[in-house]
Amino acid sequence: MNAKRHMAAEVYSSVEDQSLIDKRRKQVVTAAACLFGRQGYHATTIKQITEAAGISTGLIYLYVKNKEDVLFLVLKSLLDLYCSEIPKAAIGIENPVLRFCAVLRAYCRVVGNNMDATRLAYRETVSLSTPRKRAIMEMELSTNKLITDSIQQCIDAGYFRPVDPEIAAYRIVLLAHGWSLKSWRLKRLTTLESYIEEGLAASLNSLLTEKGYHYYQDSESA
Amino acid sequence: MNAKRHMAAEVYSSVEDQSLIDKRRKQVVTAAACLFGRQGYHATTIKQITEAAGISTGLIYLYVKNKEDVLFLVLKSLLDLYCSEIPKAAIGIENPVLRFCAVLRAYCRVVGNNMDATRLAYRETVSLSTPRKRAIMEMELSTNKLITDSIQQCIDAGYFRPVDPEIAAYRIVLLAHGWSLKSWRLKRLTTLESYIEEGLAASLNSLLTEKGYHYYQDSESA
Amino acid sequence: MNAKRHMAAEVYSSVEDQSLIDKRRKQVVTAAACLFGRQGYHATTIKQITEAAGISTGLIYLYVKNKEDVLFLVLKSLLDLYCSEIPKAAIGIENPVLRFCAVLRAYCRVVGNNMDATRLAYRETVSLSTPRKRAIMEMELSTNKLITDSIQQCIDAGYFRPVDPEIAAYRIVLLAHGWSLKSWRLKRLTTLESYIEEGLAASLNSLLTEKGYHYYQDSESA
Amino acid sequence: MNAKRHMAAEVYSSVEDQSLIDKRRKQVVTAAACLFGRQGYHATTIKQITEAAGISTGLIYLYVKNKEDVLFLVLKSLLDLYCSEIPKAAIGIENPVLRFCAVLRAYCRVVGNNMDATRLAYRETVSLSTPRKRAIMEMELSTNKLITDSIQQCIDAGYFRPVDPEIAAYRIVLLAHGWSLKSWRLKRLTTLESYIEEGLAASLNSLLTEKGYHYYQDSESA
DNA sequence: CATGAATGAGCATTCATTCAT
DNA sequence: GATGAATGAATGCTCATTCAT
Repeated sequence: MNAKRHMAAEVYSSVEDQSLIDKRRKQVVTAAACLFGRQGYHATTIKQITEAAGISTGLIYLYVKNKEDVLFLVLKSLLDLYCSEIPKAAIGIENPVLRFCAVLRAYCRVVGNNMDATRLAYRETVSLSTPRKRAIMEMELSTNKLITDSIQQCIDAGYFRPVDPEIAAYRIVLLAHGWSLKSWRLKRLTTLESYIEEGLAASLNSLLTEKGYHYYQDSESA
Repeated sequence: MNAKRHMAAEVYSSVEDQSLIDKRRKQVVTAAACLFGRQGYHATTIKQITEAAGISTGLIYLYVKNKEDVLFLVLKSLLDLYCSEIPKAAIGIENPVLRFCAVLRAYCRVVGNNMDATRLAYRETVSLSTPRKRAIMEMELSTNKLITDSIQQCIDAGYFRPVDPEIAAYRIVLLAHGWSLKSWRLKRLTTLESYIEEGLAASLNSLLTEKGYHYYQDSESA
Repeated sequence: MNAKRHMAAEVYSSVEDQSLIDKRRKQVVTAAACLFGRQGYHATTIKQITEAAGISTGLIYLYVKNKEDVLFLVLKSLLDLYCSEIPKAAIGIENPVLRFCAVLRAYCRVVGNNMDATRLAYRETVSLSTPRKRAIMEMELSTNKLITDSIQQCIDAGYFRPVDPEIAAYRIVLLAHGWSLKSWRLKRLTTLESYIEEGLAASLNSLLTEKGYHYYQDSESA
Repeated sequence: MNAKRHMAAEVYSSVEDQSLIDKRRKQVVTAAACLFGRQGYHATTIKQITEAAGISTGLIYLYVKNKEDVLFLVLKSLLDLYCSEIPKAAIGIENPVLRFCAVLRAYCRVVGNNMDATRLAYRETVSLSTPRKRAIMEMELSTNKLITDSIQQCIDAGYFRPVDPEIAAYRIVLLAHGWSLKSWRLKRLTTLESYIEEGLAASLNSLLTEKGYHYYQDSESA
């Protein structure tokens, strides 16, 4: 990651006090995420955002350069959530297969708890400028890496077949995102938890080696 | 499907001659699909569409009520493609498991050949009015039914485990759409065809019964 | 004058019909010249201009790219006036000294009849973009050339002392513009015509050679 | 000059300490003169001024009522300069013609050393409110009076022809301002000093009487 | 049917000014 | 006296839609 790209991920504010910046941006992001989710980015006006955030029209521009900046912050906040939630879920789990299960479940639950934002990411990334789009993609890759790494460890230990770990990770990502993208229908057919478990089962089914299968059976029953 | 919903799928035109309507709308949809795909719906202006379609600004309003109608027609044209391509691919295949394979491959290939439109469907459905959104959802359901039915037949024949066929169908839909949604990364890791085959293998893996497995092995080698 | 600079003098319009462009722009320039003159460029809004021009807010943007374009057109229209009026005044006058007198008088009268626009040129050229500023300066230079050439001819004929003709021309330009720049005071002290004649006398006084002096005396009394 | 007009020249401050007022205003005027000169009055923001002056945004409003006040102070500071510089240049010169020369040169040099501010005066006086505009005009008149008086003395002594001294003074003012208004071109053709001397020669040429001419010749050679 | 000039509501953004601290 | 975050009115510009020709 070079300096230029790194800069694309920064959002400038003319205000000095960092805690104030954090507070205001949180207000703005919360309000905007809700509005963008319901109406889309373009159909949402700055005025609606500031009203919902409880600040005046002009103030938002002390904390954000653009309307686009607001979108970026909203998308970034979701990706930040993955980065904090998934490691937390994996803490203390030594068994690599069980850790994979924990990671998969954690990822799906972040999606399940932030369905609006997840859909938003699919819809509106196109509305970002190229550097910002790249920054989001890079953050997505590092989020995916949390899954990829877990898969790699299972492969290294001989529990998973030697598949391409990144493609396998994408299958899981799509499983998770699928819940939010198609929730209008899926939530009538099943629940998130059973959707996760079925997806997990299918994943393991196609990933586990003979050795891994027995190892998993044993650890499950433990 | 009640009358009201059905009407939502109609696009009014003040022009009488149906063949002229078809011709003009084709011009418009082709131009708009390309522009929407590249720039997004909101960033594309009616003027750009009419220019690209080779007609005058005002003329489009003889064939379409508003800009939203154009979006609707574009999305509809993609769904129509599934409805024509998938049955074509299944023609003459009696073996239900092989038909399932054909359907899955056909679905994925439609996506692969229309990645812009597929992404567009994810992005811009939110920009439709509620009735139009519902109409699109219903069309999506009938598209999915092509897969669901194929799965059901495999289940009925004892080749697939008795899973919920619609959820299973969604997993395939997501597999297919995943290719277009994440193509920016996936196409660097693999090709569409091997992506399909791996996905197909994983699907069969978690769907086939013992009986189905042998049946499939035999028919494959045939 | 290279191609780039020349382009800076063009104002783009999306409308094809040139006579319509001319008509609309005339409306706009007339209205804007008046408003800019009274309130200044920045204090005048596009809405005020379009209202005064009797057109709708949006229409102006079919004939002009920017608010800056409007200013440019206003300034250009004044310079065009010099280019049409001054040659007209010199037509048929063979005697170079008398032609100089005619040119000087014509220049001053254009200023006198367009005092608002003249003041505007001094005030608001700064508000133009650099290329546009350059274009205006170049047009000003070719306007000045009408005077410079006339002076040069008098010098060549031995009637004027061999001064730098461009500096001499600037003295006349400043004399003329002075009337509009300081009219708030000058018009209380004298009239335009006697201001011109006094200025002309002073100019001749410092320009004429002995030979030129007699030549002028003779031609005057003729 | 009535009381009302006189008040227009006052700038209110809520601060008591006069020396502090002077200090702060000097900071502000220096910063603003530079910014106004480069970018124009409207394109310059209060924030830029306060930043350049090294004070906080709000503080300026303790020393000035509004942005217009700042412009007024800047323009006033230039006129104050004339009032201090010109008398200084005339000190000790008894010969009225030579004093006229000194005054003219001093006036031109003030312009030459403050070209930005001079241009600013032409550009932005329109941005002042009517009473302020009047106040500036009045100050300009008293500045001009320094020249007018000098001319009058020459006339009284029989050295200058009995012209209207104010109109003659304006010709000199325009000569001087012309240098700054057209410096973009003039400085390529000549230098300030030779521009002054030529202008002075032309002025004397049209002002001196026979008697004055000899008087001037003698005093020059002295 | 077709054209494209005309309309005007709507939006992002700026910035002079205020005021709580 | 000094700070700088907060306010909100104001403005240039866009673009979906209309309608006279």
